[in-house]
Amino acid sequence: MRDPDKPQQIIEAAIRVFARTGYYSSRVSDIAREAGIASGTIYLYFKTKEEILVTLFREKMAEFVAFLRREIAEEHDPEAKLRRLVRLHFTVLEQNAALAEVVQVELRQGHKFFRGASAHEVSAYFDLIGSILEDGVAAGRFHADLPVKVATKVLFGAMDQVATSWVLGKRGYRLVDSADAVATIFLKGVSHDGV
Amino acid sequence: MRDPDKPQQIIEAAIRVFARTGYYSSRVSDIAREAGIASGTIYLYFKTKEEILVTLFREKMAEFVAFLRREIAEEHDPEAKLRRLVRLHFTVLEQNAALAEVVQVELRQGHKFFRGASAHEVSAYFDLIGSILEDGVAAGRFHADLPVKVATKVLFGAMDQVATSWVLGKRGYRLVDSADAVATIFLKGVSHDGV
DNA sequence: ACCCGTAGAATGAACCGCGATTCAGTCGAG
DNA sequence: CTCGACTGAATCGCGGTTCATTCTACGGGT
Repeated sequence: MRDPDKPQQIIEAAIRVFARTGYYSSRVSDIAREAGIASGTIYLYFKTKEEILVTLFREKMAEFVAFLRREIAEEHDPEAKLRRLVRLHFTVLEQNAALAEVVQVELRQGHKFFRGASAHEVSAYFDLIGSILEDGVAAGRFHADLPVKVATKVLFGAMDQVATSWVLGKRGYRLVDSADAVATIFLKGVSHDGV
Repeated sequence: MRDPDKPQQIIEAAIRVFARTGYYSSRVSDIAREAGIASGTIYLYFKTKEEILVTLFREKMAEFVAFLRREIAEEHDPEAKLRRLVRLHFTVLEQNAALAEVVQVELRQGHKFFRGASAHEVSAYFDLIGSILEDGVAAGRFHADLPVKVATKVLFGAMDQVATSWVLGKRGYRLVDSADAVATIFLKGVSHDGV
């Protein structure tokens, strides 16, 4: 009887191993050891090493976006939604150090990720941000000719870089402490003058 | 007599090959073929494959920052400096498609780059942005308690993400057309209210 | 001008380590 | 006993790196 949550255990092990060593320098056997199983067993659940990475990203990213979407629905005005989004983005990464390492650093090997495999999950996140911005424009809270697509990338890129710096540094400070600064700069940037 | 610009030819070839195939999927022999030399020759100039990548990044990044620094010195107020910086950042990437691909997509394998080898060159860029922001604060053009470090990352991240999206997309539009939007959002974000 | 010797640049086939993947055998539950 | 999950040693292809060999440019001797 196949253990139904073995794939999950493998993924969690892979996160820790990739975080420690990086995708290309990790052996499949390392993941196996970390998961407490034999290397061959992995191939009962995943066709290739790459599939582990793709699956892990898909899953975690989808989960992340779903979580944000749920939380954000509780806020009503667009500014509050964005502030909450930024704060949660940082909080989640901060509380999952290994995952953060993988997402921020290892997943950037473009050909496989942002392009291709996980484009769908990433764009779901972009859609989430984009729709908040559109609501804000419609509600007259943000500048009427805000280029929403560019602004979406600006916010995502800003959060992403702040997070990456935090991961690459010694993590010698609390990531979430930067949340307000990032949100404030962005909100001032997209809001009507003098608001 | 060693050809003194053979290393340069190898680097230019490597940029094209890495852009096409990605670092890990490129053979050293592919770079050799692209450069019109034998694979062994590469080892007369570079100790390992990785050294090619590190050198290429170091060199191009240093060149890039030096260029920006020079251009920006021509502007006098901080806002104009930042607008020019954003515009040039995009222009350079747009005019060097292969280089853009490598820098935006391939170089993100953190263990080797942002961390380690090229940290110095990257932080030179951060310093450039940071010092413009500080000047702006000192001159009273930007918000007095602007968290300069965070703001630096916000701007860099924003440009970076807009550029990455452009590279990953089909490049079906002009990257530089987003420059004003990015600069405007950021400047409004860091400036005094009602300016 | 021509030849030849030499240094060192270039070559590319072969080597070799690595690690993803396989699969013949073991184990344990029902 | 049977079935299928699990094991992990052996396989196998890949590609970075090496190095014995070839080529080239130059200079000095005739």
